[in-house]
Order: sequence, then structure tokens, then C-alpha cells
Amino acid sequence: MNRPDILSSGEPEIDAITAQCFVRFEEAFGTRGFAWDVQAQIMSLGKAVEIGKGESATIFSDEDSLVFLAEGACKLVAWAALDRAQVLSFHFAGDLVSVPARAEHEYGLIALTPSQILSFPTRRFLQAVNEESKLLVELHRRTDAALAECRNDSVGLGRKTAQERVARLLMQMAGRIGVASDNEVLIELPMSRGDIADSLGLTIETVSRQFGELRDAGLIETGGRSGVRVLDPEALLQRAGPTGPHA
Amino acid sequence: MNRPDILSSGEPEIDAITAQCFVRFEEAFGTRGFAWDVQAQIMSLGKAVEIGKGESATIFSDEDSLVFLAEGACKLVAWAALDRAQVLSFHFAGDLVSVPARAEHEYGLIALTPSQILSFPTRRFLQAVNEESKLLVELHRRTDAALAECRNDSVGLGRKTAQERVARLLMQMAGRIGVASDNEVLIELPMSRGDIADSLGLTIETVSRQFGELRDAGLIETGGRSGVRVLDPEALLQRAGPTGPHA
DNA sequence: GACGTTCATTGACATAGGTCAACTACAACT
DNA sequence: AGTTGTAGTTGACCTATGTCAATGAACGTC
Repeated sequence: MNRPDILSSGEPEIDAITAQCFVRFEEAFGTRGFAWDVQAQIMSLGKAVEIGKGESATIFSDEDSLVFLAEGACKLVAWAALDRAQVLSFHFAGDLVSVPARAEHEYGLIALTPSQILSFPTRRFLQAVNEESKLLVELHRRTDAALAECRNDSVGLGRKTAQERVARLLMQMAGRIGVASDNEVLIELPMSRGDIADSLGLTIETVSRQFGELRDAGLIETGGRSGVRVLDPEALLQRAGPTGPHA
Repeated sequence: MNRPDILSSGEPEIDAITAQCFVRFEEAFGTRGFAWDVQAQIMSLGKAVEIGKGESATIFSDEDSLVFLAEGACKLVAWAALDRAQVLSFHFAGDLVSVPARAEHEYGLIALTPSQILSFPTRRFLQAVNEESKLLVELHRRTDAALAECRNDSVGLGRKTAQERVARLLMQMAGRIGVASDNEVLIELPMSRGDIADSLGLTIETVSRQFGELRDAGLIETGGRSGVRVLDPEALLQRAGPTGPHA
């Protein structure tokens, strides 16, 4: 049995965004080799859309969803109250984010920059890939990584000073979206100071003051609202506090 | 092909603790129906031990491990520094905990009460169950639940007051290990005030003061070091702060 | 390229929670 | 039951961070 290319099978209803999202999804999860009917089910379950800055990526309102971020940058937010937001994580192209529909708090995946997302209803998605062990293993691997990340963040939230939190976030962003040159790293932050504050359990003012201190100390330079040049990554890492085992 | 009972096959080297741990593990994950060789691999990978209060459950020192808690109570701890511990979660019988060996911080799973644990080296465990979709799905389900829990805790750490954190923890413990009677709940806390403080990102003194306030307000009564009687669950939940969607 | 809006910075002040230091009560052991 | 060590409580004080308010810098818009 030959395996037709699901994306170029000439079905006219598949728009450019849907096509691109699925191509990236296939690349990330290696679904090409899957049984034809499983691939078809995955395609029928996934809804691809483009969302603008500030828009919510919630597609399935009453169901937990699994969102693949094909392009752009998003923040996952939970609200302790209307005026008390907690940003749980920032996400970039290639990330898979599980967004709960009804949990202890209200959740939302919000675009920081125009983004292309592919959303699946979690339960039905899992049913569809039930027998595809390879995907299940990859799913578990990613969820486990997200859990590890969340735990590390918890240490930050519970036991680190404002400066350590800000320095750690900058180093994380340097690693994820930074452009290295010489001994410097250039970062174009897609999120606002408010988003950073909400992710670190601080206020905008405190975040701003810490940026100021790091700038005064000569560790970073800021350009415009979103530009950050890390002049001394070593020293910045130092200020992020002890990280290694038993440090 | 008949499927011999792996636990009563009369192999003399299996001690009582190992037997009990595996029985509980089988019950929790339904591994009974698995292929004989997979079951054998699982059994050969799992190390069952009994640990006393304060002892670490770390078995595989250089590998991430998956620990099934068959009996007792444990805390998962990460150290930001030697004197800055963050308790990430409390665990009870039936829980599966993934403990990283080398991460951003040093991790440890420490017994709060004498416990029976069954440890697996994560990587080899996953290889062994590679084709058992049912277990992979369950593994993913549990990891996803742990992630959801961790995220909820993050909201607490980042955006809640000391009183809200303490009240929330008490309600959580009421739900997990509380004994309900009339409109009251009796809790026997297995963890110390220090553990609670480390889990909530507070100090022992602050936790103690919050217990005092809740006691003075008539919401709880304390008996001895570990006994807590929740007199007014409704009011206590209130003090845990807004939880529902968009509250 | 001036205008206005939004976002970021800076300063003055307030406070929740941390720190340090007694004191008290529980529980384990003789 | 008395003794002793550990854990918990309470009080006085301190500080990191929050709050409120004003100013200033980016960026989008006409």
C-alpha cells in the first residue's frame, strides 16, 4: 500500500496556515510514518489558526487542549484573581503546550507576537494516537520536561530574590531566543515588563529596578523596550544565584 | 500460553517488601495483563526498599528515577542553595514521582514517615514499556496531572498571600489525607512546619503565625504538633483566596 | 515629523513577611 | 514521672518588595 502525501493531496479546503502548521507538526513529532487513518484523524482534530498580539489561543472552550505553536511567541497565564495574573511559561515556535480548560484557576494561552497555532482537543487526540507508542513516548518526554521546568521555576518563585529571578529569566531567554556574538548575547524580548513581572511573581516596578541595577553594574545594556544585550553572561549567571547540584 | 503469577512463582529471593511494592504497583498501573517479558523486565528494573523518616529515596544516583510510593509519605525537595530548600510536592501511597538526578538544582525525595518505595531508572523503564501503550497513556496522564498541580502551586507561590497559601495547603491536605466527620475534617499532618514553610516559600515563623490566626478566627483547632481539626472548611476555603475560573 | 498613547523608569513611602531571640510545649527515653 | 532535646510559638525589629504617583522614553498614527 502506497502512502499518499497527506499535505499535497490537492484537497482545496486546506489553507496555507493549516498546511504550514501541519508540516511543522509532522517535522517535530515524526508523524509521517503513522498509519494512514491515524494521520487522517490527527488532521481532522487539529484546528490551525493565526492569532494576533494579545489574542487568546483558546479554541476548544470546554475541553483541555494541546496547542502546538508553529510560529510566534506566547505566554501561558493563570489568574489567581482578575488582577493577579501568574505567567507560567513563555513559549516559542516548536513548543507543545497543554492548556487546561477548567482547573483551579482560569488559564489562557496568549500571543505575544502574531502566532500560528495548531490546537487539538487533548482527550480525542490521545484516543487517536492511542496505539502510536512513538508519539506517546515523545508526548511523555515533553510533558516531563515541562514539569521539570515548572519545578525549577517553583524554586525561583519560592526561594529566590528579585535580582536572582530577573537574572535567571534573562539567561533563559538568552538560551532560547538569544543571538550569540563574541562573548555577548543579543535578545529581543517578545514580552513586556509586566509579563516578566507576572512570570516572576514580582511587580513591574521591581523588574524595572532590577534591569536598572544590572545595567548600572555593566552586565547588560538595553535598547528600546525589548532589546537586551548581555555583556557579561558569566556574571549574569552568577547573579541568577546558585544553580548547580548542592551549590 | 498460560501466564504464571509473577509474584507467587516461588522465587525465594523476593522479600516481603518487594512483593508488597509490586502488588501495589500492579494494582495502580494494571501491568498484570502485560506480555511476560515486559513484566519480567519491569520486575528486574524496580528496586524496592523501605526507608525511615528523613531518609532519602534516591536509589539510582546518576540516572533520573521514577519512584512509586507504595506506602508512607514523602516530600520532593529541590535546593536553591544549601540553606534554601523548596519543597515541590508532598506524596502519599499510590503516587508516582519522577525524580531528576541532574537538573538545575539538587533534588531529593525524602521520607516524612517510614515508607516503602519502588524505584525505576526512568530511561530503561521507558524502553521496557515502549510498546505498552496503555502504560504510556497512564504515565502521560499522571505526568500531566503533576504538571497541572505544579502550575497551580506556581500561582500560589507567585501571587498569593501567606494566609492564602497556608489555608490552601490545609484544604489540599484535608482532601488528600483528611478524615471527614460532620462538617469537620481531621488531618494528621505528616510534615513539619518547616516542610510546610519550604513548600509555600515562607518561613517557619510566618507559617506558625498563620496557623495562629486561623486558630484565633475559629477556623481550625490544633492538637499536638501534627493534628489539625478543620472546624469550618467553607471559611478556610474562602481564605485560600479565589480559585474558580475568572474569580 | 509632531501627537498621543502606552510602556518603562524613577522616587517617596508603606507593609508583608523575614530575621533574630526568647520562651513554651510536645514527645521520646530513662 | 522526671529529663532532655527538638519543634513550635510569640514578640520586637528590619528589610525587600509592593504601592502610589510623577516623569520620561518608545512606538504607532495621522
